[in-house]
Amino acid sequence: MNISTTYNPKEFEDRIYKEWNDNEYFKATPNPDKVPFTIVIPPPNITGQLHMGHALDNSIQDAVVRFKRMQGYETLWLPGTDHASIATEVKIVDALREEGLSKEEIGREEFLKRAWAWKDKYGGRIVEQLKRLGSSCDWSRLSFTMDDKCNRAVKEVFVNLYEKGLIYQGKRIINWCPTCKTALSDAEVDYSEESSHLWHVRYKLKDEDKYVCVATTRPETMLGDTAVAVNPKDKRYEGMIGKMLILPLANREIPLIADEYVEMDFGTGAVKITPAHDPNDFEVGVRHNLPVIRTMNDDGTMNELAGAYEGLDRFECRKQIVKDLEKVGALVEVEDYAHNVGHCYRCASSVEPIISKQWFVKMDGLAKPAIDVVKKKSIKFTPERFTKIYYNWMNNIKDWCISRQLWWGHRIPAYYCEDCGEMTVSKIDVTTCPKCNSTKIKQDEDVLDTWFSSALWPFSTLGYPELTEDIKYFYPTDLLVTGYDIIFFWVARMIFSALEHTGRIPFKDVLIHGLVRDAQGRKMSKSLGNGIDPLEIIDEYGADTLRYTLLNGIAPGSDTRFSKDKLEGSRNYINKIWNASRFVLMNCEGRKIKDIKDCKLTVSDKWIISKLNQTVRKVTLNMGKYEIGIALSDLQEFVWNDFCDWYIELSKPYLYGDNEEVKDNVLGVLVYVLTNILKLLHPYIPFITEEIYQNIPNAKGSIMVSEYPRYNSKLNYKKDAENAEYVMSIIKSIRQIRVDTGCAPSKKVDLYIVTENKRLIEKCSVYIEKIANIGKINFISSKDELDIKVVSQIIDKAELYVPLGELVDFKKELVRLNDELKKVEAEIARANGKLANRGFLDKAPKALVDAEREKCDKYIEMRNKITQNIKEIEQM
RNA sequence: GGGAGUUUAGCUCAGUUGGGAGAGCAUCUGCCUUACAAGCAGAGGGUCACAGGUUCGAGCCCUGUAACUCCCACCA
Repeated sequence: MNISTTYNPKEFEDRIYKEWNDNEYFKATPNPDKVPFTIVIPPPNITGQLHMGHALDNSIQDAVVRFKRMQGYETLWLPGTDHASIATEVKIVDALREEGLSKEEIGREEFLKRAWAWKDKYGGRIVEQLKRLGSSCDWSRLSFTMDDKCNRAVKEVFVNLYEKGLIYQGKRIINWCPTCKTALSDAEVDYSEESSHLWHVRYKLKDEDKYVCVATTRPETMLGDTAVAVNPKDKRYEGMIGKMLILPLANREIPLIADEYVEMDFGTGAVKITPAHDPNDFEVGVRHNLPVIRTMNDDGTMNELAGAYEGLDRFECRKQIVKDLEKVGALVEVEDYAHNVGHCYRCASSVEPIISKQWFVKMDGLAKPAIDVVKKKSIKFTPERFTKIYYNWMNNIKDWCISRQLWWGHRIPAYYCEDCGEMTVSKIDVTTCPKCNSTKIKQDEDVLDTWFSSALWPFSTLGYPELTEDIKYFYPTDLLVTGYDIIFFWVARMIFSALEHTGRIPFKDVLIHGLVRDAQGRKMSKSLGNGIDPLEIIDEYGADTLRYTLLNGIAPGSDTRFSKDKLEGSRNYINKIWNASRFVLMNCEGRKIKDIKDCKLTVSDKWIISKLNQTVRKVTLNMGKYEIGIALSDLQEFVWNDFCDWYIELSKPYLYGDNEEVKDNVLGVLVYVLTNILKLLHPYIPFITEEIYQNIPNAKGSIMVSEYPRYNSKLNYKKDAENAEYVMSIIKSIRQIRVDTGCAPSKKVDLYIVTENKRLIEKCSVYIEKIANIGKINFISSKDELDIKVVSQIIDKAELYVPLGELVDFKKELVRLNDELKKVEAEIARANGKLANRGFLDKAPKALVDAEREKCDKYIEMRNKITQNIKEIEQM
């Protein structure tokens, strides 16, 4: 036996991973004889290091992928990484700053050179980390959102959308991050409540001694005001509409206008309108044809249109303006006010709504089909409740701002002629203007939102726009596994993009999982410092233990907690598997292992085979529903309770006996069951199962390409399984007697038994003798035959009596029996209650009523026996 | 403002068409029984958040309430 005496994952995890890889077991190739199963990985950012979220996401994917692969599908798990435009750019800029440089100083070309160098150095880190986890990705297809394949798809898609009029350039209010100095999409803004103030400011009517008071949370934007609006129905402002107001500090004239948008009940009922700095104001501005005055620079400082405030940072400017308003007597009131402020999802600076010329994807036409495929259930979310969230977002979607003022990313394929101003959008680089033939051509400076390329991931990685063999065979993919935090960013965008460009859905199932939280249920975060590094866990406990800990108990869509206790529980279980396997393998030494078909099966053999068969059914069923947590608990119960605690113990009398044929039979079953257990466990804990599998005498090749166990209705030995459980209940009862009386397990005792199943007990006597440490089993027809001191245990279909001589304490025995009696009587009362209920008898299913009657009879019989025993002791 | 989720043993959570409340951890008791003390054999512990309703029967279905968590929207 070539297997270490203690479980030590370090000895084999790396070696086994290399073997798998060298043998190309991860590789998938279109194969018409097989059914494909495809998953594309949610590409981790090249800036990323493996965290618990990745570990969970990939453990789930690997479990499903290995399960499907063993079931005989041509299984492709396609890996890759994301260039993470903004996140990576921030890193490069930081690195430059360390050197005292800025990106503007070194220029675009040099900057990109550095970014690529950075990608080459660090971009592979997370890939190596995924390997340590055991991920069975087809690494020969490793993709990157900025590799040639993906670039091509991005250009194709951009140009197509542009030509269909679904991409346009426009001056609109967008979310601007003054720190990252780029536009953001709506999804990239996180809102959080901040306590601030509502400043009430009065604007004087021109040539009149009247005022209109407005309330604002952003006084610094007032320099861009081009109107004040009130509701047309508002009596307070009747007769004033159309008159001019004097904008304080700027002393500019702006009109008082009427617009339905204004709520009469809020604040003063008058709103300052700043079309350049607020999306709603922008709309009002369009309706009323108001001028747009942008008063802020890209870096969040005020520009020349802010007059005296030019150059001030926006927050400095706010303070200054408030001070000045107070000075000129325009500040009426300062109210404490809590409101939501948007923050950049990358750098957390507060986002500025600002007017800006950007590229947008027109969403209304794209959203509808994307909703329909989910309604039609062509795409199914697990758990289902996420469909609602998806609909909600899709139904209210606004145009998607896709341009970013960054350098790291896909540069927008739009080219401008510096001579005639013509813009050309093209898949191939434009060098001469198609209109005026000028060669003074400049490409658009901006790059695309990272999610623009991620949205194409399921088909760009398979070769789109070409109709490759891969596309034909592996697309649409089957499953997407991801957290609920990126449904909007990614899942939704993949769906509408796939429908638009490939005419097909990108995947059939979406499995949503939750977050990994710490032991107290808090989100793991850098700022809290409560994150746990999966790699450290792998170093200490091995990848299998980490994987098991993450997968154990998860339910789709629900968060899970990670704790030391859970980790140790998993470790203990895996250690149990290791040792049970050692037990089997030890006994295999020097023996030829019989095929199960050639084994003569005992009741306990048939019992464990039935149990295994049922487990196969349950696990397969639950994996089909992506209920990994349930599959694992069913498996654990079978492995630990049924196989380890019972079957191995039941096998020992035979293994340690001297009948060689019987020994071979039970060993055949042990090996059979163990092999199947390993296969069932392999998707979740691949390393240890492989290590053990390769040490099983008649196992061939690698477990990861072995055939997954199948449910077989012929293997349910119902009667034998019942018999085995009957024998087990007798063993349990004897154990109970020992515990109750303090009779040591090591003390051999005799057993007197009243039973109708004498033949069965005789056949199984070896179990009872060895496991319950019984000397002689005596069959009697009634307790009356006994004239020695005994302790009794009455169970269904058997009376057990154990002579304990002076150990028997009749006082204690009476207490025990009365406790038993109480329990049995409670059962009878319960059953009688039901059976006395006319409604139950009339309306409940007949089988249920019969079962209840049967139970009642059984308990009555037990009660009679116990009462009799009590009486006898009392009469002594 | 709209929506979703959660509420079951001390803790973490199962509970699959409504039919006798479960597991793991923790606690307590007894065991070094030749695979495993990272173990084995036992035990205790629950008004299933609350209030109604449907039903012969509700942890499960319906209505309402409360607490916690999350998402979306953003009235200046």
